[in-house]
Amino acid sequence: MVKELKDLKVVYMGTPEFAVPTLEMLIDITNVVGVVTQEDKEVGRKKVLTPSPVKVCALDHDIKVLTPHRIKEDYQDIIDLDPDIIITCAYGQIVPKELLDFPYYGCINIHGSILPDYRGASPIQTAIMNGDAETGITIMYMDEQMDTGNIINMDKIDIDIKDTYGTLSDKLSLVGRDLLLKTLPKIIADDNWNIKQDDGAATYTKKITREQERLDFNKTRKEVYDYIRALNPTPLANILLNGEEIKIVEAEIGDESTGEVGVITDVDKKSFSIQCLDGKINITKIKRAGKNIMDVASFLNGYNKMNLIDKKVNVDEQ
RNA sequence: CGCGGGAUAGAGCAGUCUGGUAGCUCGCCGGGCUCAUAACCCGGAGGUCGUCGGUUCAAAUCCUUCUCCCGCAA
Repeated sequence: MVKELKDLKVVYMGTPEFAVPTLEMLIDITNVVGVVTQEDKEVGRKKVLTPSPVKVCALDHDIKVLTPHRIKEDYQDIIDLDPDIIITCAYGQIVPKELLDFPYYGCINIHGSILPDYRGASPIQTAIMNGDAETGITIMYMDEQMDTGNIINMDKIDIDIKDTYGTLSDKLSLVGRDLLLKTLPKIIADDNWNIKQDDGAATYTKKITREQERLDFNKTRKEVYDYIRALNPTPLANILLNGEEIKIVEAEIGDESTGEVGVITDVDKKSFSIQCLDGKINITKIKRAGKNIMDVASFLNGYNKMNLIDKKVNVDEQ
């Protein structure tokens, strides 16, 4: 049952911006018969019903969009599309066995890590948080568990010291697209790696919780720095300063030093420094509640410096 | 009507309670000092105080309409 790619009936399942480049590529070279994404959700204070980026892209290309509330039960419409292959990329729900078994070429997933490392919800953030030098994209067959299926293909990229979750996600998004473009013919030809993962070597990631957004200065400068960029541009790491929660947008690794951890040691024109385990982290861009993102130079123009120097951060009731 | 903060010069803020010619820090322009500077000194430009209406002799300030921005929650 070998087909031309342009005849391949694809159902694509994905939700965020990360999944959009791959969808566009598929629309270009295959026959995308349907897109499955998460329901429109109320966003912001006004509760404006907002469609997912993938849905917007699909509608732009006049492709049928399905948004099952619970795909575990509500999958018949997808089977009715009679896909030859289902491709998922950051969809957001577990795909039921009935769907996994249906397409002739199976169900494949694009995952933002080098499996079996970082299975789960936040592989990109975790790679940065851990200070890794490289990460990548894995394309694999899906099975009933999370990110455990056989590996089809893989590509690696370096993580730049300045990469944030945002920039790295953008890069990986394109890597995933390009890798799938190369790999798709091999899937059709049934000539790919198809190798089993080493489950014993697997590591797992979870969604980042609200509590995890508070910076812990009882770590090295590098660890704090990695943490800040792993949470940028969303949800952003934060500190408690004089009773006010301030989000940390950007920072630089400062000089080696010793002193009480969590204390603001220096304030200059463009940054203020907080003592970490082995030195200082220089905060250069922040966001206050109710305000837009501003660089610290601006922040310092309006903030009383006496309320910064020698103050300890992350302590209640100042 | 989920809770809350905000809108004042290019930026960040104060002033609003207690109405009386709009201020601070920075940036910008010009000049000076210096081997030199993001340092220092002198001078200058730049604001319909988010919008509509009201009260008042007088409104950034008090009352009212609307718009926009943001934090939390979802």
